[in-house]
Amino acid sequence: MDEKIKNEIRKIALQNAFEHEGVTQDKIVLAKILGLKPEFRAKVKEIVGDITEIVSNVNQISFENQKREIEENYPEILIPKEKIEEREGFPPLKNAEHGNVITRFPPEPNGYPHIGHAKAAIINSEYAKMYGGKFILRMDDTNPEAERMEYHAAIKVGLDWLGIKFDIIKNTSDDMELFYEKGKELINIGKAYVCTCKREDISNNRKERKACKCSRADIKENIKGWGKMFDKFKPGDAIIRFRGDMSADNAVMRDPVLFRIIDEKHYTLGNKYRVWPSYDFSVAIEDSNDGVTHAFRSKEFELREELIDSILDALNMRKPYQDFFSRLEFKGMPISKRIIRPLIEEGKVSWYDDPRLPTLESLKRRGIKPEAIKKFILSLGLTKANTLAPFETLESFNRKYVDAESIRLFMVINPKKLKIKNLPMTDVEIPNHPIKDMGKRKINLNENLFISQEDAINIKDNTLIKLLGLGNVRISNSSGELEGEFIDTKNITDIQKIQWVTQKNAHIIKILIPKALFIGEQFNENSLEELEVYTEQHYLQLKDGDEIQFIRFGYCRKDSQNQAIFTHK
RNA sequence: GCUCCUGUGGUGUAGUCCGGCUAAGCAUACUGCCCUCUCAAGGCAGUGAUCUCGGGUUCAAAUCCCGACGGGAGCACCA
Repeated sequence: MDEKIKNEIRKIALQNAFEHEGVTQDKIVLAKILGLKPEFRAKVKEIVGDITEIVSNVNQISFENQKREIEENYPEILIPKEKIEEREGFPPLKNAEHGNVITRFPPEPNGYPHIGHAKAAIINSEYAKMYGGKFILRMDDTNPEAERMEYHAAIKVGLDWLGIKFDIIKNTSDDMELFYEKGKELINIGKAYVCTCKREDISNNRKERKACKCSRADIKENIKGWGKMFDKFKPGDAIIRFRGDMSADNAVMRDPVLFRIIDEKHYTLGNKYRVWPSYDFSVAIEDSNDGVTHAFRSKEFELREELIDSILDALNMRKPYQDFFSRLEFKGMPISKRIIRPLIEEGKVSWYDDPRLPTLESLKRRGIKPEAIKKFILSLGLTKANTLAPFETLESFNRKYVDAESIRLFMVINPKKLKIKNLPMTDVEIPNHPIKDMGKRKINLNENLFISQEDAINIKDNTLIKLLGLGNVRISNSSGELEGEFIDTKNITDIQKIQWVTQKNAHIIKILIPKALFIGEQFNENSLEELEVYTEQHYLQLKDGDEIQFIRFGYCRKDSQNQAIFTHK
């Protein structure tokens, strides 16, 4: 037995030494042994001595001899270790059975969807997919003052663009009768009561952890009060409260609101109801009733977990597993309506699809692909650590998608005239993509071209330059108006490669370059750079929304016949 | 103020629940080389983290315990 252990130790010591330039350490060998053979954990003290001895012995042997010994005695450890496969997607779920997972995405139709919605939707949808389960879209529309059809529609369009599919689509407000039923039940069992205190008093009592007189009313009175919610009471007169725990450390447990009266027309139900459930109550009931097994929400809801569990416990209803993730925001890109609305009102930002914003509509307009968003969000993981995500990473994912399908076009900034003598051709065909077969475009030209100032500046008399797609040109005059002579079309490396457009058919467009909207707390007055450039006629034949790579400039999305938006480098 | 969450390279994360089989993995950024009629994409290689700090438990701690400090959130008749 001793010999067996010693042999094992020697093998691991040699392997480790071999992997680390002939030197190993006893604590690492010990750790490996114990990891490999957990049965030795009980007798650590016995093998420590052996390890020290063997390790020092192995360290004294030359690297060549170590290698020879391995080859003779333990050839198996020379086989390179297989790389541990990177886990695809999110970590596995607790208490999840394949085929029995139901997740949901519950947006409120009170604004345009943004990258934060995308994160919530993608996380929940991915888990349903991973476990062959179902995914629910539930419009969380229980505040008639805030919801609008416009937003409802925008959310659907956004999700559709992202390519997210749902098995069930519903509205929280579909279940109003169920909420009433469960609300009544809570009153009947004494777990809810009608409170007619003033808002301010309720808030103060919460702070002081004091129960109010309403909470002492008996069940009969509460049943009567519940009835009055539907007719006698006016908005603000009374609310239904959950009997939580006024002394709880978690402030949301201090008898939170279950129902309130809102006499406002609901965007789909009109004036049918006026007693509306609060968020906590409706999600609790809905998630349980919809069969949701796993509910992922962003971190600001973390304290609600206890409340939701406790409402469901009171009603003897099944509880979903809840988990949380950090909010997704980009540096300098506000996500909240509270900040964006005034910018729109002041005209500092054009609309919710302004390319500087993180709304889905903006991201799309800017040329970000849904696949890239999905990959990016997957790469962020399920962390709860608060982060400002790097837009740069999103761009990098996006570049890979966009590169494959972007037509390459020539474009000139600050045009300088260049006249070419002895140009042998009047037409030239240029491939639309360097690798992929995306066809060619024909450019009709004469001796008069434009090149960029930036390129022109490096040109001296007698320089040989390559006009991309055209051929080599020797510059004969570099002062004043540039002149050159066509030489040939030979391939020469180590030569300045320059793009060009024709003078007669140059098409002028504006490129919008979005930058960070805010620098720190400060609005960035230069957040939208506008660049006037000359590009090819062919631009006019592209569809709005097509992605283009302006050679040596970057990727842009065609916004209209005379405007493109810079996607990224 | 009270309560909760959180802290791993320049950046974003994996690993933390169940301490050892990872002298910390991946992506992104950066650097170099290869490819190339683009400063893109692709291929290869490389730099870069004593895992916020201080104690403790243990043969062994990024991982468990205690404390400090930094960041965020909640304390609505919004969701």
